[in-house]
Amino acid sequence: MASTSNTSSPEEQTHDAITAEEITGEEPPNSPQTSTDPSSQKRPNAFTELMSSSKKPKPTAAFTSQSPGALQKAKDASKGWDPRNGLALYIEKPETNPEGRVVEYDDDYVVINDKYPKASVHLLLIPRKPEYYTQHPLQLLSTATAFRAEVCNRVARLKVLAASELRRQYGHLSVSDTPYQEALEVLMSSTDDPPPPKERAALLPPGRDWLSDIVAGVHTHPSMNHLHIHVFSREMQSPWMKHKKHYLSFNTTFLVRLEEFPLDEGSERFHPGKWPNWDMKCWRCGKNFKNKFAALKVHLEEEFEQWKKE
Amino acid sequence: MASTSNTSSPEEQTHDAITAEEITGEEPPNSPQTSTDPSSQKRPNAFTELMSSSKKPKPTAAFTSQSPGALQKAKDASKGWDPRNGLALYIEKPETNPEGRVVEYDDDYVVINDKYPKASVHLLLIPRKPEYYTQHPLQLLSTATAFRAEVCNRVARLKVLAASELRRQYGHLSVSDTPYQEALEVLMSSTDDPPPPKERAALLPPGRDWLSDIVAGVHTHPSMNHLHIHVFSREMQSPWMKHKKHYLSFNTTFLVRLEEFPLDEGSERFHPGKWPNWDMKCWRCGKNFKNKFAALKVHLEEEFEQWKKE
DNA sequence: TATTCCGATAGTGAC
DNA sequence: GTCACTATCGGAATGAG
Repeated sequence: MASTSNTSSPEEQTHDAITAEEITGEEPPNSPQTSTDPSSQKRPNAFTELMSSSKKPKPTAAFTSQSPGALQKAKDASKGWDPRNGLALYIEKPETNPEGRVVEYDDDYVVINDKYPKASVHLLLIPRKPEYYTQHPLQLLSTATAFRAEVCNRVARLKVLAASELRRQYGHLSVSDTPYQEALEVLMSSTDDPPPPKERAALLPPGRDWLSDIVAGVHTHPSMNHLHIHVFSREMQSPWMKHKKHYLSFNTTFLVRLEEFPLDEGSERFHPGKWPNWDMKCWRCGKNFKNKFAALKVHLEEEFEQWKKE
Repeated sequence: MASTSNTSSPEEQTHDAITAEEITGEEPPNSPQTSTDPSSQKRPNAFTELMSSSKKPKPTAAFTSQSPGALQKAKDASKGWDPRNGLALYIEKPETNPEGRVVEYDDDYVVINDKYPKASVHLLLIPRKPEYYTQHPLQLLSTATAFRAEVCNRVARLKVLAASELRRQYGHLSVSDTPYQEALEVLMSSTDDPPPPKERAALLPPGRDWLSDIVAGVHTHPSMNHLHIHVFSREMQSPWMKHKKHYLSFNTTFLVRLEEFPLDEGSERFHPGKWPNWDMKCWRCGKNFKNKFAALKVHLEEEFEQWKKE
């Protein structure tokens, strides 16, 4: 079955949203015992199921660039390797599914799982055309109407995908999702040929609104050179959520949400000033942790335990 | 022989200047392989030899204070234990030779090896009378003429003692000390009854001027509550020399040398301002290390190697 | 400016 | 605002019975 295979042939434009360590052996910096249910790791995830449906973007002919090795050598020779260009790999050769992180791609966009996710779900939508990915995200999203519309369309679908992944990870612990979970159990076990994921929604009660905890937006001053849109869950539970700036960059106005565009031409949002010095406040209860990141981390785990059970 | 014994009976007012770990098992925070010659650890040191001579201060009758336990409990009850009062122990019961650190004492003063020495030799001269030890060192040394004179007399002798200890530790590596070292070798091996330390100086060539690298002074804002005068060697080689403020406090005008007293009444020396932000400069070559303590430490070891060979 | 522990802050280098 | 490493800087508690 396609949903459990892990092919990376050029003919396939979608990939299982597998974790990095399954391919590369890379591991999170800290043991993530408290962040995820180990039993959920073995099930097919939401990316797998939704992306194998019929609504996915269509692939094109094989991408005809130089070999990655040649490109890499050229960059190294000219100015040395620059970690801020790390996203180029996915733009140039998505069909090779680098590091097993590609969720889907077509001629114009690639979607990946963030290499250092700051939440349980953390996707990046990356335009593949230089006319887009070389631009500053606030500028481009405020002025290029067609680009913005296309991004909004794709993000709308990715948010549903991300919400579905949240349900896969935590649905069994959620009180408000119980109607959905129980109906799903019945639906999947009542026949030898259960309906595909896309047809299930119409057959099931709504359950919890996971979509309300998915956010999409861009950083005012991205560190990575290629324009990218973050789609992530709000709970901020990840072993890669390690620094104050990590938290602030996703939980302050330093993040411009997609629905805030277009910005006014002279908007102050373009110049957040000393944002790394801003206080850290809990995304859920609003408690101010000032600059105490370690205390915030402890608190976020407590909020996470409550949030899952909602 | 007294010079190699380690008695702490009330009748004795001097003690071998043994290292702390010989008594308490305490060890330096980092392995001190590079700071001292292991072979020198087994020989009697300069404190032992000089303090067993006839010029030492005379002891008095047993010190009649409350028991240390009673004093300790009183402090604990009133305001809790305070590490800034750590020197009280030596003032109150020097005859018990606490932690093996007492070099000498009498009714009025006690001399100890600093518990956390910042150099190869680091003594503290501590007055035992509350009328002195409760005062601010800059104020008292600038105004109490008799006290200052007494301190200067004692420090003059302690500097000779410290210089002798430097010679014991590093003399065998010193080019300019060769005449002394060779003559000493001859003197000590030519007879079965070598002269006592105090008589040797007249029989030997001067050799290296170790005294020129011994400094005495007080901190402008001491952390320890009981007034104390530092007598130390300049090379700053010690596993307890670990922080910028350690270095600055012994190598800037934050240290007021004994010969600088009395200070003028309105002297700026009383208010060094933001001294912990001052640059660190090598005591020997003057090189400015700004705030790079780790780099300074490496450099100090290099200077140390050269300095020993002078 | 006592130490020690922990953590926040800052600079660098990286393919 | 990429990470990872080192080191600097900053506050709080501190022993012993």
